[in-house]
Amino acid sequence: MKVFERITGSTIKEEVYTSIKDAILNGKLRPEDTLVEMEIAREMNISRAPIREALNKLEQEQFVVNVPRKGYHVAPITEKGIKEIYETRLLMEPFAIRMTIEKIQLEEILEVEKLISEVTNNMTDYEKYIKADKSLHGLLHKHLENEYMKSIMVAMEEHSMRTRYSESYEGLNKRDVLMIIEEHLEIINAIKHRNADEAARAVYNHVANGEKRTLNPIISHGEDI
Amino acid sequence: MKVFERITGSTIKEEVYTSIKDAILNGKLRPEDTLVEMEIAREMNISRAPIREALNKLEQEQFVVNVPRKGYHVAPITEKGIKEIYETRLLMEPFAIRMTIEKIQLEEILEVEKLISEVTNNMTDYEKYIKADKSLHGLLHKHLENEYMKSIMVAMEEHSMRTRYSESYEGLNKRDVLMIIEEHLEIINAIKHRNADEAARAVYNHVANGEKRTLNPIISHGEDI
DNA sequence: GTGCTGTAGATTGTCGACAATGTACATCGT
DNA sequence: ACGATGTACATTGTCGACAATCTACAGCAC
Repeated sequence: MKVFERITGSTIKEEVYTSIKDAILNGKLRPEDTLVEMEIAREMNISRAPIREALNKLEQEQFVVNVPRKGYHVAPITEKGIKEIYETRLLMEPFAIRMTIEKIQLEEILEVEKLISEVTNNMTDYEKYIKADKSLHGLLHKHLENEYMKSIMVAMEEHSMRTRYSESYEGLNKRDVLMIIEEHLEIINAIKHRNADEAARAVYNHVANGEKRTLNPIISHGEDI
Repeated sequence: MKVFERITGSTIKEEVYTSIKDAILNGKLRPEDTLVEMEIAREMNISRAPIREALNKLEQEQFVVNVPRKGYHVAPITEKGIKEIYETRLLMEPFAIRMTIEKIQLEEILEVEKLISEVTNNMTDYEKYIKADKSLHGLLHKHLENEYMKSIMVAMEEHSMRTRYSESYEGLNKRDVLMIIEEHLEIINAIKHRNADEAARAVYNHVANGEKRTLNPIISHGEDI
């Protein structure tokens, strides 16, 4: 029997990739922040090679922008970009829930309901809200057998999350939270009753409202953030 | 025979990227072929660095597969992979034509019609067929303002094209070509009449039949190619 | 003051070399 | 014959250094 197993797959480039991506997603790195290879290299005590590979991957995923021979910077958040992601989500997510509604297990539904009720009890706990939100949206694609579509959906979730985080609290008031909880419950109920039409409608409605909630605080100011 | 040719780009890594991708798309590189960094480096007279970056990008786009510390190989073509792409296309392409049908210019339509008629006149010219096919499918998304969705659609086209090329002629007989031309004309006519419902239906039908045409010669053999 | 030019500094692009790791096969013991 | 073990060899992963390029700004002409 094997006793010593390598902690495998863990190349430095993956560490760097995850590290930078997390920083971008949770807002430690703001849009338009510049990323200098040597600075990151010094900070992590490694050479530039794995950093370049990580940045390349992040560029592909559109989390950073690279101007050849000039440098990398965190991708800006624009109204156009947000609208494009949401339009695509509006197309895919209702489709995804239709495809998988019969596969969702009752215990998964109950778990999400529990998380949502925790948010209801304490609406100022942003972390709990994020957790419930992630849990619900995970449900929408976790049973999707189409890996290609799933990876697109996950990427879009991440982009939407970044946008949400980047305005953070201010953009999300108590009325919004109440509204979101209501929308989540609509989706959950439709799933529970295995009503595909209603679930698709509720998901569409939730994503559409999410777009409004995201755009409102932005377009009141102006273009980029 | 030389496989990789240098194609001018602003950076070497882009040349390499385009070069390898072309080789994969047009079938010079077959599924499961292994890609050794040094071999490519020698053939192109450059170092491994830009090659690694190009391979990274191709990995992200799922044209090559990387097993850490083992190596790169051209992504296999599987029935599952084909079905995933086509399912996603079935969702997106009808949507895309609905969004853009009013923006397509008459001269663009006529250009495509001309290319199609050339295929009708000489159905053994595979290059002409590819040209007409690309031209028509380009029409389906070229006016899409949603760049995010467009890039997904282009990527899917490329994957479908690779599949088509990889079986090449054999899979495509005269009856198929006649059928494809018929489907193309249905789409073109619907666009000409600015009939969105009919265009969406015709596009859906064409993609669905494309999937069948692609899968038939494959599943008759077995799994991978 | 304004605009051009050139030079220094900073940053990415590319390179060759070494380290870490995986593979294939010969060798050995049974 | 068969499996375990060791040992070259091939290939990727990482590194530090140099080249190419861009930016900012000082110096100059007008």
